[in-house]
Amino acid sequence: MSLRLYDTYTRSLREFQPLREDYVGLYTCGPTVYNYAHIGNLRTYIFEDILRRTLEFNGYSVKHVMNITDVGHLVSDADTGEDKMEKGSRRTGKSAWEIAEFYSQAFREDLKRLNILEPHIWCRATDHIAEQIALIQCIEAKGYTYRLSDGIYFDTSKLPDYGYLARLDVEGLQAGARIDIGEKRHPTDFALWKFSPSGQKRQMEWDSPWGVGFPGWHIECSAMSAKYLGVFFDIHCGGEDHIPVHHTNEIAQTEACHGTRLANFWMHGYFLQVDEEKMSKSSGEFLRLQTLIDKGYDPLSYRLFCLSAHYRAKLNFTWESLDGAAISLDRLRNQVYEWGEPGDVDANYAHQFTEQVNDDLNMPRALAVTWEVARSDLPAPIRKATILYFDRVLGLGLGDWQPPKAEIPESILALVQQRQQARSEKRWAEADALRQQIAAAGYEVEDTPQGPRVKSKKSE
RNA sequence: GGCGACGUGGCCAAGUGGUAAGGCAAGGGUCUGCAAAACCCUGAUCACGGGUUCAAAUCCCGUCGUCGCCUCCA
Repeated sequence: MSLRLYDTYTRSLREFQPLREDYVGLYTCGPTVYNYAHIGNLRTYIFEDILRRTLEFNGYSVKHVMNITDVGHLVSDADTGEDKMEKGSRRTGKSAWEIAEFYSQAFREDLKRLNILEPHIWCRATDHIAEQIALIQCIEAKGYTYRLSDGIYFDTSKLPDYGYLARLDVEGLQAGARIDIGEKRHPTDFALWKFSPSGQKRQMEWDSPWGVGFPGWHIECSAMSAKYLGVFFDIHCGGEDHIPVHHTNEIAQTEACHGTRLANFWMHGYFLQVDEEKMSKSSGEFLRLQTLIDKGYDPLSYRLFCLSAHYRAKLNFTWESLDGAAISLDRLRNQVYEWGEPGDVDANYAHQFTEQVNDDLNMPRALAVTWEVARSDLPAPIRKATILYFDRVLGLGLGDWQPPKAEIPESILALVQQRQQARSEKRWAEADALRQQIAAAGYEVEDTPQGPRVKSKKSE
Protein backbone atom coordinates (compact mmCIF):
# COMPACT_ATOMS: atom_id res chain seq x y z
CA MET A 1 0.00 0.00 0.00
CA SER A 2 1.54 3.28 -1.03
CA LEU A 3 2.32 6.02 1.44
CA ARG A 4 1.14 9.45 0.42
CA LEU A 5 2.43 12.58 2.13
CA TYR A 6 1.70 16.24 1.66
CA ASP A 7 4.67 18.16 0.36
CA THR A 8 4.61 21.87 1.12
CA TYR A 9 7.09 22.54 -1.66
CA THR A 10 4.73 21.35 -4.39
CA ARG A 11 1.60 21.98 -2.33
CA SER A 12 0.34 18.55 -3.16
CA LEU A 13 0.05 14.99 -1.95
CA ARG A 14 2.85 12.88 -3.36
CA GLU A 15 3.59 9.22 -3.16
CA PHE A 16 6.61 8.72 -0.93
CA GLN A 17 9.59 7.07 -2.56
CA PRO A 18 12.86 6.90 -0.64
CA LEU A 19 15.92 8.37 -2.31
CA ARG A 20 18.25 5.66 -1.04
CA GLU A 21 18.16 1.96 -0.54
CA ASP A 22 19.48 1.86 2.98
CA TYR A 23 17.66 4.56 4.88
CA VAL A 24 15.11 7.36 4.85
CA GLY A 25 16.71 10.62 5.92
CA LEU A 26 14.47 12.61 8.25
CA TYR A 27 15.52 16.00 9.57
CA THR A 28 13.27 17.70 12.08
CA CYS A 29 13.94 21.23 13.22
CA GLY A 30 14.51 21.15 16.94
CA PRO A 31 14.13 23.69 19.69
CA THR A 32 15.98 26.85 20.46
CA VAL A 33 16.98 26.05 24.01
CA TYR A 34 16.50 29.36 25.73
CA ASN A 35 13.29 28.41 27.50
CA TYR A 36 10.95 25.48 28.12
CA ALA A 37 8.91 24.06 25.28
CA HIS A 38 5.20 24.77 25.51
CA ILE A 39 2.51 22.32 24.49
CA GLY A 40 2.14 24.05 21.14
CA ASN A 41 5.77 23.32 20.32
CA LEU A 42 5.23 19.79 21.47
CA ARG A 43 2.35 19.27 19.07
CA THR A 44 4.80 19.57 16.19
CA TYR A 45 7.16 17.00 17.69
CA ILE A 46 4.25 14.61 18.16
CA PHE A 47 3.39 15.03 14.49
CA GLU A 48 6.99 14.30 13.54
CA ASP A 49 7.00 11.25 15.76
CA ILE A 50 3.88 9.95 14.03
CA LEU A 51 5.61 10.53 10.71
CA ARG A 52 8.69 8.60 11.79
CA ARG A 53 6.62 5.76 13.21
CA THR A 54 4.60 5.63 10.01
CA LEU A 55 7.75 5.37 7.93
CA GLU A 56 8.97 2.53 10.12
CA PHE A 57 5.51 0.95 10.06
CA ASN A 58 5.88 0.86 6.29
CA GLY A 59 9.13 -1.02 6.64
CA TYR A 60 11.59 1.79 6.10
CA SER A 61 14.71 2.19 8.13
CA VAL A 62 14.72 5.81 9.26
CA LYS A 63 17.72 7.92 10.13
CA HIS A 64 16.30 10.72 12.23
CA VAL A 65 18.30 13.86 12.94
CA MET A 66 17.23 16.71 15.19
CA ASN A 67 19.15 19.87 15.81
CA ILE A 68 19.44 21.85 19.00
CA THR A 69 19.73 25.55 18.36
CA ASP A 70 21.97 26.87 21.09
CA VAL A 71 23.36 29.95 19.38
CA GLY A 72 22.51 32.51 16.76
CA HIS A 73 18.74 32.65 16.98
CA LEU A 74 18.08 36.33 17.35
CA VAL A 75 15.14 37.89 19.06
CA SER A 76 14.13 39.25 15.69
CA ASP A 77 14.39 37.43 12.38
CA ALA A 78 15.15 40.74 10.75
CA ASP A 79 18.71 40.03 11.90
CA THR A 80 18.60 42.66 14.53
CA GLY A 81 18.17 42.33 18.24
CA GLU A 82 19.78 40.15 20.78
CA ASP A 83 20.74 36.51 20.62
CA LYS A 84 18.08 34.55 22.47
CA MET A 85 20.68 32.63 24.39
CA GLU A 86 22.45 35.73 25.61
CA LYS A 87 19.13 37.26 26.55
CA GLY A 88 18.14 34.18 28.48
CA SER A 89 21.47 34.31 30.20
CA ARG A 90 20.86 37.84 31.38
CA ARG A 91 17.39 36.93 32.55
CA THR A 92 18.47 33.99 34.67
CA GLY A 93 22.00 34.90 35.64
CA LYS A 94 23.31 31.60 34.28
CA SER A 95 25.78 31.31 31.45
CA ALA A 96 24.48 30.81 27.95
CA TRP A 97 26.06 27.35 27.98
CA GLU A 98 24.34 26.39 31.19
CA ILE A 99 21.02 27.56 29.87
CA ALA A 100 21.43 25.55 26.71
CA GLU A 101 22.21 22.43 28.67
CA PHE A 102 19.38 22.95 31.12
CA TYR A 103 16.66 23.50 28.56
CA SER A 104 17.99 20.75 26.29
CA GLN A 105 17.53 18.30 29.13
CA ALA A 106 14.08 19.63 29.90
CA PHE A 107 13.13 19.25 26.26
CA ARG A 108 14.36 15.67 26.05
CA GLU A 109 12.44 14.88 29.19
CA ASP A 110 9.25 16.24 27.60
CA LEU A 111 9.76 14.10 24.51
CA LYS A 112 10.28 11.04 26.65
CA ARG A 113 7.12 11.64 28.60
CA LEU A 114 5.16 11.95 25.38
CA ASN A 115 6.58 8.63 24.19
CA ILE A 116 8.28 10.39 21.29
CA LEU A 117 11.09 8.28 19.86
CA GLU A 118 14.50 9.83 20.31
CA PRO A 119 16.24 11.01 17.17
CA HIS A 120 19.18 8.83 16.22
CA ILE A 121 21.32 11.91 16.06
CA TRP A 122 21.07 15.05 18.15
CA CYS A 123 23.23 17.85 16.84
CA ARG A 124 24.01 21.15 18.45
CA ALA A 125 24.76 24.24 16.45
CA THR A 126 27.72 25.09 18.66
CA ASP A 127 29.30 21.69 17.95
CA HIS A 128 29.27 22.38 14.21
CA ILE A 129 30.80 25.81 13.84
CA ALA A 130 33.48 24.54 11.44
CA GLU A 131 30.87 22.98 9.16
CA GLN A 132 28.87 26.18 9.14
CA ILE A 133 31.89 28.30 8.32
CA ALA A 134 32.79 25.95 5.48
CA LEU A 135 29.28 26.24 4.07
CA ILE A 136 29.35 30.03 4.25
CA GLN A 137 32.71 30.01 2.46
CA CYS A 138 31.18 27.89 -0.25
CA ILE A 139 28.25 30.28 -0.62
CA GLU A 140 30.68 33.20 -0.68
CA ALA A 141 32.80 31.57 -3.36
CA LYS A 142 29.73 31.18 -5.52
CA GLY A 143 29.07 34.91 -5.21
CA TYR A 144 25.91 35.01 -3.13
CA THR A 145 27.15 37.05 -0.19
CA TYR A 146 27.95 40.62 0.72
CA ARG A 147 29.48 42.17 3.77
CA LEU A 148 27.88 44.78 6.00
CA SER A 149 29.17 46.39 9.14
CA ASP A 150 27.56 43.77 11.35
CA GLY A 151 27.94 40.59 9.35
CA ILE A 152 28.03 38.57 6.17
CA TYR A 153 24.69 38.46 4.38
CA PHE A 154 23.03 36.29 1.77
CA ASP A 155 21.89 38.19 -1.31
CA THR A 156 18.51 36.64 -2.01
CA SER A 157 18.06 38.57 -5.26
CA LYS A 158 20.69 36.32 -6.87
CA LEU A 159 18.53 33.24 -6.59
CA PRO A 160 15.72 33.36 -9.16
CA ASP A 161 13.63 30.84 -7.23
CA TYR A 162 14.12 32.41 -3.82
CA GLY A 163 10.98 32.04 -1.71
CA TYR A 164 9.32 29.36 -3.84
CA LEU A 165 8.59 27.13 -0.84
CA ALA A 166 6.51 29.89 0.74
CA ARG A 167 5.32 31.27 -2.60
CA LEU A 168 6.76 34.54 -1.37
CA ASP A 169 5.76 37.66 -3.20
CA VAL A 170 9.20 39.23 -2.95
CA GLU A 171 8.20 42.47 -4.63
CA GLY A 172 5.15 42.76 -2.45
CA LEU A 173 7.35 42.30 0.56
CA GLN A 174 9.61 45.12 -0.59
CA ALA A 175 6.65 47.41 -1.06
CA GLY A 176 4.70 46.61 2.07
CA ALA A 177 7.66 46.14 4.36
CA ARG A 178 6.74 47.09 7.87
CA ILE A 179 10.15 46.56 9.29
CA ASP A 180 13.33 48.52 9.06
CA ILE A 181 15.71 46.49 6.94
CA GLY A 182 18.72 48.46 8.07
CA GLU A 183 21.64 48.25 5.68
CA LYS A 184 20.39 45.12 3.99
CA ARG A 185 19.96 45.32 0.23
CA HIS A 186 16.69 43.41 0.17
CA PRO A 187 14.16 42.72 2.91
CA THR A 188 14.57 38.99 2.45
CA ASP A 189 18.37 38.99 2.72
CA PHE A 190 19.58 37.32 5.87
CA ALA A 191 22.71 36.96 7.96
CA LEU A 192 25.05 34.01 7.48
CA TRP A 193 27.62 35.20 9.99
CA LYS A 194 27.22 37.94 12.56
CA PHE A 195 30.12 39.84 14.06
CA SER A 196 30.42 40.21 17.77
CA PRO A 197 29.62 43.81 18.67
CA SER A 198 32.85 45.80 18.82
CA GLY A 199 34.30 46.20 22.27
CA GLN A 200 31.96 43.57 23.61
CA LYS A 201 32.78 40.00 24.52
CA ARG A 202 30.00 37.56 23.78
CA GLN A 203 29.70 34.35 25.77
CA MET A 204 29.42 32.42 22.53
CA GLU A 205 31.73 33.57 19.76
CA TRP A 206 34.24 32.06 17.37
CA ASP A 207 36.95 33.06 14.98
CA SER A 208 36.08 33.00 11.32
CA PRO A 209 37.58 34.18 8.05
CA TRP A 210 35.40 37.29 8.38
CA GLY A 211 36.02 38.13 11.99
CA VAL A 212 34.99 37.04 15.45
CA GLY A 213 31.30 36.35 15.73
CA PHE A 214 28.65 33.68 15.51
CA PRO A 215 26.65 31.89 12.81
CA GLY A 216 23.23 33.03 11.63
CA TRP A 217 20.28 30.95 12.65
CA HIS A 218 19.53 29.27 9.32
CA ILE A 219 22.97 28.06 8.38
CA GLU A 220 23.13 25.36 11.07
CA CYS A 221 20.33 23.31 9.54
CA SER A 222 21.79 23.40 6.05
CA ALA A 223 25.22 22.45 7.38
CA MET A 224 24.20 19.74 9.80
CA SER A 225 21.58 18.08 7.63
CA ALA A 226 24.16 17.80 4.86
CA LYS A 227 26.68 16.33 7.25
CA TYR A 228 24.42 13.63 8.64
CA LEU A 229 21.98 12.96 5.81
CA GLY A 230 23.66 14.23 2.66
CA VAL A 231 22.90 17.39 0.72
CA PHE A 232 19.73 15.98 -0.76
CA PHE A 233 17.71 13.86 1.62
CA ASP A 234 14.17 12.59 2.03
CA ILE A 235 12.10 14.66 4.43
CA HIS A 236 12.56 17.92 6.26
CA CYS A 237 10.00 18.93 8.88
CA GLY A 238 9.14 21.81 11.11
CA GLY A 239 6.33 24.02 12.26
CA GLU A 240 4.27 25.96 9.76
CA ASP A 241 5.91 29.17 10.89
CA HIS A 242 9.18 27.96 9.40
CA ILE A 243 7.86 28.01 5.86
CA PRO A 244 8.36 31.69 5.00
CA VAL A 245 11.72 32.40 6.63
CA HIS A 246 13.71 29.58 8.15
CA HIS A 247 13.12 26.83 5.64
CA THR A 248 13.08 29.26 2.76
CA ASN A 249 16.55 30.40 3.76
CA GLU A 250 17.85 26.90 4.34
CA ILE A 251 16.84 26.08 0.80
CA ALA A 252 18.55 29.19 -0.51
CA GLN A 253 21.82 28.35 1.24
CA THR A 254 21.92 24.78 0.04
CA GLU A 255 20.99 25.66 -3.51
CA ALA A 256 23.57 28.43 -3.61
CA CYS A 257 26.39 26.20 -2.45
CA HIS A 258 25.51 22.78 -3.81
CA GLY A 259 23.24 23.71 -6.69
CA THR A 260 20.87 20.99 -5.55
CA ARG A 261 17.67 20.74 -3.61
CA LEU A 262 17.82 20.34 0.13
CA ALA A 263 15.04 17.85 0.76
CA ASN A 264 12.69 15.79 -1.35
CA PHE A 265 9.68 16.43 0.90
CA TRP A 266 8.89 19.42 3.10
CA MET A 267 6.33 18.75 5.78
CA HIS A 268 4.94 21.17 8.32
CA GLY A 269 2.92 20.78 11.47
CA TYR A 270 0.22 23.33 12.15
CA PHE A 271 -0.29 25.38 15.24
CA LEU A 272 -2.05 24.54 18.41
CA GLN A 273 -4.32 27.30 19.57
CA VAL A 274 -5.57 27.86 23.04
CA ASP A 275 -9.08 29.21 23.25
CA GLU A 276 -8.79 30.20 19.61
CA GLU A 277 -5.51 31.99 20.06
CA LYS A 278 -1.97 31.07 19.33
CA MET A 279 0.30 30.28 22.20
CA SER A 280 3.49 32.23 22.02
CA LYS A 281 6.70 32.00 23.96
CA SER A 282 7.24 35.70 23.77
CA SER A 283 3.81 36.58 25.12
CA GLY A 284 5.01 35.42 28.51
CA GLU A 285 2.55 32.92 29.91
CA PHE A 286 2.32 29.57 28.26
CA LEU A 287 1.30 26.02 29.05
CA ARG A 288 4.06 23.51 29.52
CA LEU A 289 3.71 19.77 29.62
CA GLN A 290 4.63 20.06 33.29
CA THR A 291 1.65 22.37 33.79
CA LEU A 292 -0.61 19.59 32.57
CA ILE A 293 1.11 17.03 34.76
CA ASP A 294 0.74 19.30 37.76
CA LYS A 295 -2.97 19.42 37.09
CA GLY A 296 -3.09 15.64 37.19
CA TYR A 297 -3.04 14.78 33.50
CA ASP A 298 -1.01 11.95 32.06
CA PRO A 299 1.26 13.35 29.31
CA LEU A 300 -0.05 10.68 26.97
CA SER A 301 -3.51 12.18 27.30
CA TYR A 302 -2.07 15.21 25.57
CA ARG A 303 -0.57 12.96 22.90
CA LEU A 304 -3.95 11.36 22.26
CA PHE A 305 -5.56 14.79 22.18
CA CYS A 306 -3.13 15.82 19.44
CA LEU A 307 -3.94 12.73 17.41
CA SER A 308 -7.60 13.67 17.32
CA ALA A 309 -6.88 16.34 14.71
CA HIS A 310 -5.01 16.16 11.41
CA TYR A 311 -1.50 17.60 11.62
CA ARG A 312 -2.25 20.02 8.80
CA ALA A 313 -5.11 21.71 10.58
CA LYS A 314 -5.13 24.02 13.53
CA LEU A 315 -6.09 22.35 16.77
CA ASN A 316 -7.90 24.22 19.47
CA PHE A 317 -6.92 23.29 22.99
CA THR A 318 -9.56 23.43 25.70
CA TRP A 319 -9.48 21.77 29.08
CA GLU A 320 -12.76 20.09 28.26
CA SER A 321 -11.27 18.43 25.20
CA LEU A 322 -8.17 17.37 27.13
CA ASP A 323 -10.46 15.80 29.72
CA GLY A 324 -12.12 13.90 26.89
CA ALA A 325 -8.78 12.58 25.70
CA ALA A 326 -7.79 11.60 29.23
CA ILE A 327 -10.96 9.56 29.68
CA SER A 328 -10.60 7.94 26.25
CA LEU A 329 -7.04 6.96 27.01
CA ASP A 330 -8.05 5.50 30.31
CA ARG A 331 -10.73 3.38 28.69
CA LEU A 332 -8.42 2.11 25.99
CA ARG A 333 -5.74 1.24 28.52
CA ASN A 334 -8.04 -0.59 30.84
CA GLN A 335 -9.65 -2.55 28.05
CA VAL A 336 -6.40 -3.53 26.41
CA TYR A 337 -5.09 -4.60 29.79
CA GLU A 338 -8.12 -6.70 30.61
CA TRP A 339 -8.10 -8.51 27.28
CA GLY A 340 -5.22 -10.65 28.50
CA GLU A 341 -2.81 -12.32 26.12
CA PRO A 342 -2.81 -11.06 22.52
CA GLY A 343 -3.69 -13.37 19.64
CA ASP A 344 -3.44 -12.65 15.92
CA VAL A 345 -3.84 -9.28 14.25
CA ASP A 346 -7.08 -8.91 12.32
CA ALA A 347 -6.02 -8.49 8.71
CA ASN A 348 -9.10 -6.57 7.64
CA TYR A 349 -8.83 -3.89 10.30
CA ALA A 350 -5.06 -3.75 9.88
CA HIS A 351 -5.66 -2.93 6.26
CA GLN A 352 -8.17 -0.20 7.09
CA PHE A 353 -5.85 1.32 9.65
CA THR A 354 -2.87 1.33 7.32
CA GLU A 355 -4.95 2.92 4.62
CA GLN A 356 -5.75 5.87 6.89
CA VAL A 357 -2.27 6.25 8.27
CA ASN A 358 -0.75 6.12 4.81
CA ASP A 359 -3.16 8.76 3.57
CA ASP A 360 -1.02 11.64 4.78
CA LEU A 361 -1.13 10.52 8.41
CA ASN A 362 -4.88 10.77 8.91
CA MET A 363 -4.80 10.01 12.61
CA PRO A 364 -8.40 11.04 13.32
CA ARG A 365 -9.50 8.34 10.91
CA ALA A 366 -6.95 5.89 12.23
CA LEU A 367 -8.33 6.43 15.72
CA ALA A 368 -11.85 5.84 14.46
CA VAL A 369 -10.69 2.45 13.17
CA THR A 370 -9.11 1.80 16.54
CA TRP A 371 -12.39 2.41 18.33
CA GLU A 372 -14.20 0.23 15.84
CA VAL A 373 -11.87 -2.62 16.73
CA ALA A 374 -12.20 -1.96 20.44
CA ARG A 375 -15.96 -2.21 20.23
CA SER A 376 -16.13 -4.98 17.66
CA ASP A 377 -17.31 -8.54 18.19
CA LEU A 378 -13.85 -9.96 17.60
CA PRO A 379 -12.42 -12.19 20.33
CA ALA A 380 -10.50 -10.25 22.98
CA PRO A 381 -7.07 -11.68 22.02
CA ILE A 382 -7.60 -10.57 18.42
CA ARG A 383 -8.74 -7.13 19.47
CA LYS A 384 -5.73 -6.80 21.72
CA ALA A 385 -3.20 -7.89 19.14
CA THR A 386 -4.74 -5.63 16.53
CA ILE A 387 -4.75 -2.55 18.72
CA LEU A 388 -1.22 -3.18 19.92
CA TYR A 389 -0.25 -3.39 16.27
CA PHE A 390 -1.87 0.02 15.70
CA ASP A 391 -0.05 1.36 18.71
CA ARG A 392 3.24 1.00 16.87
CA VAL A 393 2.07 4.14 15.08
CA LEU A 394 -0.13 5.72 17.74
CA GLY A 395 2.59 5.45 20.35
CA LEU A 396 0.23 5.49 23.31
CA GLY A 397 2.16 2.80 25.14
CA LEU A 398 -0.96 0.67 25.45
CA GLY A 399 0.97 -2.57 25.79
CA ASP A 400 3.05 -1.36 28.70
CA TRP A 401 0.29 0.10 30.78
CA GLN A 402 -0.84 -1.48 34.04
CA PRO A 403 -3.49 -0.33 36.44
CA PRO A 404 -2.00 1.80 39.16
CA LYS A 405 -1.39 -0.25 42.27
CA ALA A 406 -2.91 1.97 44.84
CA GLU A 407 -1.63 1.57 48.34
CA ILE A 408 -4.77 0.81 50.27
CA PRO A 409 -4.39 1.38 54.00
CA GLU A 410 -5.22 -1.49 56.35
CA SER A 411 -8.03 0.51 57.89
CA ILE A 412 -9.77 0.85 54.53
CA LEU A 413 -9.28 -2.82 53.72
CA ALA A 414 -10.87 -3.63 57.04
CA LEU A 415 -13.90 -1.52 56.17
CA VAL A 416 -14.16 -3.22 52.79
CA GLN A 417 -14.00 -6.56 54.53
CA GLN A 418 -16.72 -5.54 56.94
CA ARG A 419 -18.89 -4.37 54.06
CA GLN A 420 -18.45 -7.67 52.26
CA GLN A 421 -19.61 -9.43 55.39
CA ALA A 422 -22.66 -7.17 55.65
CA ARG A 423 -23.46 -7.76 51.99
CA SER A 424 -23.25 -11.50 52.26
CA GLU A 425 -25.76 -11.27 55.05
CA LYS A 426 -27.88 -8.89 53.00
CA ARG A 427 -27.65 -6.11 55.54
CA TRP A 428 -27.83 -3.54 52.73
CA ALA A 429 -28.22 -0.44 54.85
CA GLU A 430 -25.08 -1.27 56.76
CA ALA A 431 -23.20 -2.06 53.55
CA ASP A 432 -24.19 1.26 52.04
CA ALA A 433 -23.15 3.10 55.17
CA LEU A 434 -19.74 1.47 54.93
CA ARG A 435 -19.47 2.45 51.28
CA GLN A 436 -20.09 6.04 52.34
CA GLN A 437 -17.47 5.79 55.01
CA ILE A 438 -14.91 4.42 52.56
CA ALA A 439 -15.76 7.10 50.05
CA ALA A 440 -15.30 9.77 52.68
CA ALA A 441 -11.79 8.46 53.22
CA GLY A 442 -11.05 8.93 49.52
CA TYR A 443 -11.53 5.41 48.21
CA GLU A 444 -14.04 3.76 45.98
CA VAL A 445 -15.35 0.21 46.05
CA GLU A 446 -16.42 -1.52 42.89
CA ASP A 447 -18.17 -4.85 43.20
CA THR A 448 -17.07 -7.24 40.49
CA PRO A 449 -17.74 -10.91 39.91
CA GLN A 450 -14.26 -11.48 41.36
CA GLY A 451 -15.14 -9.62 44.53
CA PRO A 452 -14.73 -6.00 45.60
CA ARG A 453 -12.09 -3.84 44.02
CA VAL A 454 -10.82 -0.80 45.88
CA LYS A 455 -9.42 2.25 44.14
CA SER A 456 -8.01 5.47 45.36
CA LYS A 457 -10.05 8.31 43.94
CA LYS A 458 -6.93 10.41 43.51
CA SER A 459 -5.02 7.93 41.40
CA GLU A 460 -7.86 7.82 38.92
C1' G B 1 -2.00 48.18 5.25
C1' G B 2 -0.39 43.44 2.37
C1' C B 3 -0.95 37.96 2.16
C1' G B 4 -3.34 33.47 3.72
C1' A B 5 -6.51 30.06 6.36
C1' C B 6 -10.75 28.77 8.71
C1' G B 7 -16.19 28.92 10.47
C1' U B 8 -19.36 21.11 10.93
C1' G B 9 -24.14 18.86 17.16
C1' G B 10 -22.39 21.29 24.40
C1' C B 11 -16.57 20.44 23.66
C1' C B 12 -12.48 18.41 20.33
C1' A B 13 -12.70 16.98 15.33
C1' A B 14 -12.99 13.83 10.27
C1' G B 15 -15.15 14.34 5.61
C1' U B 16 -13.66 18.79 -0.06
C1' G B 17 -19.42 17.00 -5.58
C1' G B 18 -23.68 12.11 -4.42
C1' U B 19 -27.72 13.17 0.63
C1' A B 20 -22.79 14.25 7.68
C1' A B 21 -16.39 9.32 10.74
C1' G B 22 -14.76 9.06 15.66
C1' G B 23 -13.84 10.55 20.89
C1' C B 24 -15.74 13.21 25.23
C1' A B 25 -20.04 15.26 27.53
C1' A B 26 -25.59 14.90 27.92
C1' G B 27 -30.35 12.09 27.93
C1' G B 28 -32.54 7.10 27.85
C1' G B 29 -31.78 1.82 28.57
C1' U B 30 -29.50 -3.26 29.86
C1' C B 31 -26.81 -5.25 33.96
C1' U B 32 -26.35 -4.47 39.44
C1' G B 33 -29.40 -5.35 46.48
C1' C B 34 -27.19 -0.12 45.76
C1' A B 35 -23.24 1.97 43.12
C1' A B 36 -19.39 1.59 39.62
C1' A B 37 -17.47 -0.58 35.28
C1' A B 38 -19.04 -2.41 30.65
C1' C B 39 -22.43 -2.49 26.72
C1' C B 40 -26.75 -0.60 23.70
C1' C B 41 -29.80 3.51 21.89
C1' U B 42 -30.72 8.95 20.90
C1' G B 43 -29.06 14.19 18.60
C1' A B 44 -26.11 18.34 13.78
C1' U B 45 -28.10 19.60 6.73
C1' C B 46 -22.54 21.65 7.93
C1' A B 47 -21.78 30.82 9.81
C1' C B 48 -25.35 33.65 6.58
C1' G B 49 -27.12 35.16 1.49
C1' G B 50 -26.88 34.24 -3.63
C1' G B 51 -25.09 31.23 -7.90
C1' U B 52 -23.27 26.70 -10.84
C1' U B 53 -24.97 21.44 -11.08
C1' C B 54 -29.46 16.08 -11.97
C1' A B 55 -26.87 16.47 -7.15
C1' A B 56 -22.81 20.84 -2.62
C1' A B 57 -20.82 20.93 3.99
C1' U B 58 -17.69 19.98 -0.32
C1' C B 59 -17.16 24.49 -6.60
C1' C B 60 -17.96 30.18 -7.58
C1' C B 61 -19.43 35.27 -5.73
C1' G B 62 -20.79 38.35 -1.61
C1' U B 63 -21.58 39.32 3.74
C1' C B 64 -20.40 38.54 8.83
C1' G B 65 -17.06 36.32 12.29
C1' U B 66 -12.51 34.08 13.96
C1' C B 67 -7.45 33.02 13.48
C1' G B 68 -2.53 32.99 11.41
C1' C B 69 1.75 35.22 8.68
C1' C B 70 4.21 39.91 7.22
C1' U B 71 7.65 41.17 14.38
C1' C B 72 10.03 36.05 18.11
C1' C B 73 7.48 31.74 17.64
C1' A B 74 6.45 24.68 16.60
